[in-house]
Amino acid sequence: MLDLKYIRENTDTVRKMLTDRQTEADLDKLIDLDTRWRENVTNTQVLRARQNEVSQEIAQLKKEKQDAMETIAKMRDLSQDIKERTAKANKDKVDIDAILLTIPNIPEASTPFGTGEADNIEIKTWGDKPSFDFELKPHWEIAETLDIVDFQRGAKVAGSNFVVFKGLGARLERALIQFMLDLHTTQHGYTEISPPFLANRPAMTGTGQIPKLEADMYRCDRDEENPDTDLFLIPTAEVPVTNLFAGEILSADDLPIYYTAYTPCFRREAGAYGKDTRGLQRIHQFDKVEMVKFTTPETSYAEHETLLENAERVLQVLELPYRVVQHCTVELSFAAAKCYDIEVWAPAGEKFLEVSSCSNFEAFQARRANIRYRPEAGAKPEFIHTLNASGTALPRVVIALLETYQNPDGTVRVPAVLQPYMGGLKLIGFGCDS
RNA sequence: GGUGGGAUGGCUGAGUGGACGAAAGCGGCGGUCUUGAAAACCGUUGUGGCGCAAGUCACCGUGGGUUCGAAUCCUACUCCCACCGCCA
Repeated sequence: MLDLKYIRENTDTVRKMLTDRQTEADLDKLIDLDTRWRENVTNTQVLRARQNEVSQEIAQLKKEKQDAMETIAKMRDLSQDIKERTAKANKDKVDIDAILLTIPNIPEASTPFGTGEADNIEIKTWGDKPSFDFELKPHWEIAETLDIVDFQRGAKVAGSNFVVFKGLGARLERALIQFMLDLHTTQHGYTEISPPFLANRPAMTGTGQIPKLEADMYRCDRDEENPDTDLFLIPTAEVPVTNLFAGEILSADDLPIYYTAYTPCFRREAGAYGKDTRGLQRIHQFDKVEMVKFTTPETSYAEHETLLENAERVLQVLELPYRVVQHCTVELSFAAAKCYDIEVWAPAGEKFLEVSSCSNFEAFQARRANIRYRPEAGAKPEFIHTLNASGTALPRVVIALLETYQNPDGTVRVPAVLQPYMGGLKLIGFGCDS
């Protein structure tokens, strides 16, 4: 979230941001509440000071064995008054915080203004789109023919848009996970994390999924009395990994911290029904390797660029052409200040598919999750900056692999870098399931 | 699932309703001493809110309550530890 003080002093900037993002938030109410709250706090404080003072006097009287009944009686009204004012202030503060949680991050200066996907800016392209001298099959057809993905039975056990990877399909998933984790840990300096696949409400709020995207998540273990103990299936490893340091004060020597994690991701895709539902493009459960960085404010934008490089490297090594686009204002996700998408080329569908979102959240998540660091010993704690990028989401990489490396006979070549992870296998053919 | 114990500053750990934002120790920082370091000694050292500031207020797991006054009493909850049962 944004700093309340910042909003107070830069209300116009915040208002413009909301317009640019085409988002609604109750900014006027926030300002009103804030004004009232501060006035109330200031007044109550004076009364409290008086109360503390007299309490000392009472203690003194008692110590001297004098009668304090009269003084105590006088304090009763004051005490009640303070209680009522405090209750009102607390209520306003709760309302203020609730609104604060709905205000998105301010886009970083380089973010282009835009009103739709078309206004995203293509930053670069890598690799040449391959050409073929035979008719390409879409990935779902290849997968079904090779019997490596079962689209029907996934729906039977869980529901539509759940899939089952089978035989070499399952092996391919495992190989990709292993390959990506190895790449990031041995080449890019990340520490591997295997986090919980469920996260509670405060964690979901910390990274910004709640309140805005609550309906997009699977919730289990609901407890009306204790909402903080509600558990959600994670929509991304970003949630448990970023929240690892929630409420902590790190030392400057600890930073930057680079973590990478494989997790399945669960998304209800509420409101996305009927959109790209064929095949592996939009499924409710998918595998992903994520990278998360914790940095100082000074270095976060340099770290953002290397983070992007680390994610790009996955596709480069797999020799899959891609492009990088920068989000425009309206496409930028709630918590992000700046975001690049990496989109892999899917030749059969002749389109680019998003396989990684590479975001700098600046202090937005850190402020929500209260993650701070001490710039130097004895200095005041400051919020750190958090960043993350998929490195990468698997199903769409599988789409690109199947479509790019398909042969006319329906078999699929295994990219060189994955062969060691596939037991030396060079070709996904028919009738071999290991 | 059952029983018992616990939650206090960066860490360990005291704390009888008014002396407690909190003992003591460790650690950190600054200094004295030293060619340098160690040791020793001295000093200093939590977080946040409101306020231009002086200052002031809050915070002892979280939320309620009792009281003129709560780290301390009551209550609900959360988490942690130990043992028993069950289980991958």
